[in-house]
Amino acid sequence: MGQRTHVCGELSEALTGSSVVLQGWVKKRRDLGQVIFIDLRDRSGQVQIVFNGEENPEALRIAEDVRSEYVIEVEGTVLERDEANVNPKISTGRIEVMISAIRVLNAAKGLPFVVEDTAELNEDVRLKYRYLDLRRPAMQETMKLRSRTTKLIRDFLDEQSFMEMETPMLTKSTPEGARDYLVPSRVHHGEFYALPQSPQLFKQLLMVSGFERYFQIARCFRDEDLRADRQPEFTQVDIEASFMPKEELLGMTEKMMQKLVSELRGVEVKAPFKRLTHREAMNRYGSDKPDTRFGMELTDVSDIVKDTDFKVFSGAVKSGGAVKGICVKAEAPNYSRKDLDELSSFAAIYGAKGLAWLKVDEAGALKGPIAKFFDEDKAQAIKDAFQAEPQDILLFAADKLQVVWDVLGALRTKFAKDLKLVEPGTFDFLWVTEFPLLSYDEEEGRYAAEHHPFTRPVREDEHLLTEAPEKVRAEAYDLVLNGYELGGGSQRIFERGLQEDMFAALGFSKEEAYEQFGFLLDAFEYGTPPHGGIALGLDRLVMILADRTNLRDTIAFPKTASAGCLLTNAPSPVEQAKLDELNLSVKEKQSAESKQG
RNA sequence: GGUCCCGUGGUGUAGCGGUUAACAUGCCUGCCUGUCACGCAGGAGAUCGCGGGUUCGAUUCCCGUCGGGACCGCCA
Repeated sequence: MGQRTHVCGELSEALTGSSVVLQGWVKKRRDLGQVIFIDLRDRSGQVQIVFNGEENPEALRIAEDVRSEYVIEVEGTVLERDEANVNPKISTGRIEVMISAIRVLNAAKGLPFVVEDTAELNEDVRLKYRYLDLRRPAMQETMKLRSRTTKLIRDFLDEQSFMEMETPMLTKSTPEGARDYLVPSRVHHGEFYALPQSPQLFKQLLMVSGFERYFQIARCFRDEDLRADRQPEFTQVDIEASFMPKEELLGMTEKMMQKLVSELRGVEVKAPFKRLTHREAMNRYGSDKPDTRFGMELTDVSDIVKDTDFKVFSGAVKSGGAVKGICVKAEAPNYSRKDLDELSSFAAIYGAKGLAWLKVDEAGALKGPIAKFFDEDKAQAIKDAFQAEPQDILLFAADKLQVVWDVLGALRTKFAKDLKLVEPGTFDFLWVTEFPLLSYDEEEGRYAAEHHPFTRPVREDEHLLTEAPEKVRAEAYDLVLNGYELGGGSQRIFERGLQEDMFAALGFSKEEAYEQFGFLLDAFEYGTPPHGGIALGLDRLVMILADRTNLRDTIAFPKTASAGCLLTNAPSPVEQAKLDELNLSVKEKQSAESKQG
């Protein structure tokens, strides 16, 4: 003993009669007195091992004291089970191992929960004992899936002549984008590194350096508030290529996605993927990451309702907004007046002042509190616009365009979830293109980059950069999968002049631009190839491939919604001496009152 | 920064202005030679997250706080 000869999952009838040594965890012990069964588990799977008091009383005696999750080593003989004793539920169910010797390698005290998928656990318990949570089969499977995903990606990109390269984690804080995680410098008094929000600048510089095709499975950090699909540190498949036109890059990305979905889920997805312009995505789905696995597209009825007596509708159109709606097919009998009225509070989350609704009754007539505002012609026009049929529900948002999009976009996904409109196991990829290059930031009083400041404008829009910045379309593309933003990329600016124009449009003075990004501007003057790239969210990709809805389930050691780690209790205060060494002092927490003052 | 939900034996839940705080599972002890969600019998295990208030009395109602979750803002 001391060296295992096999792993549990590989045992089969083919090994009948063989002597084996196994090491693993006690999943479950069933003690029948003179015979004890143990389900022994290792990473490969599980197998039933048997202790028999007649054949080997000494081993049985030790097995009596074994408990769940003990790590043991056993030696025994593989036996085929009698037909009556076969367990079809496990892959090794046709055999068992009759044990001649057992050694306890490490005992286990009572666990906070059973290591099984059936255990329903609260998130805080799982995260505190993450090392045990990760023992559970579903988590083991997800981590294996993640490992296979990165392996496939590495192999694919390697075949495409991409080089895997690393970029710094201690880097420079930049003004655009998310909040940085800062790292104080001990050597440079009062100065800080920032952890990278992405390797953006470095990968572009690698293009200047002539590596032509780079990739990295890169950790990125953003100090912003979290969501179910957002963690403060996450992993991107970061790709950049020179001399590769946009179409070639998109096509290659599609191939990679096809391969992943095919190999990991056995599903063949069609390429080329659908494409929507940003404008079209917003108009049809109210989202720049639309889930197109179901219909319920937005319908614009502004023209029909603009001169009706219903002031909410006519007023919205007059003040430059819009009235749009969605049609929920055949659900009228299942939603009471109260149910529909309550959707207003859902709409309010997205800034709507209310949510209007109509039902189409059996006879095809519009019913509901606002039906009286529409004469026969208008009612017919509304029904025609939605192609509404009896028993359909029509829901309307009337507001500024952005609010209308947000409300109806959110309602679409809510109904899809509530009514289970989406068939599980489908992979709906699409590209969203022609994003605006810039958007006006009301708070900051300036334009901000929609993607990032290095994104190329569409050539025929370049001249608008100074006169009408909001009209400039970007040479950018987002990859959307099942309503999640999987990633995004762009063709980059590689000329100093254009990059300077871009910084100017963002409100940087020449000096500020040079202070922040001088190294990039300089680099562009030493022979820079045209280049572009894409970054894909690995955690989200794995999440969708694993049929999960929570990013934490795809990360071995994730953070809570408040960016803490319940396992290590990070973040935590540090000793004064460490602060002193870094020349840092911590301010007292402001009380609510002194904040107001 | 904001809104909402949750916090009760190890775990997951139920519950209620006055209870012996319930159920399942896990755990412990005993019995059992074919179990595989083993079975049977017995047992231990809960300051009802923390602080304050209302009340004769609070696990229950209110406020605050801490922790977890979802979402809005935010996230180029």
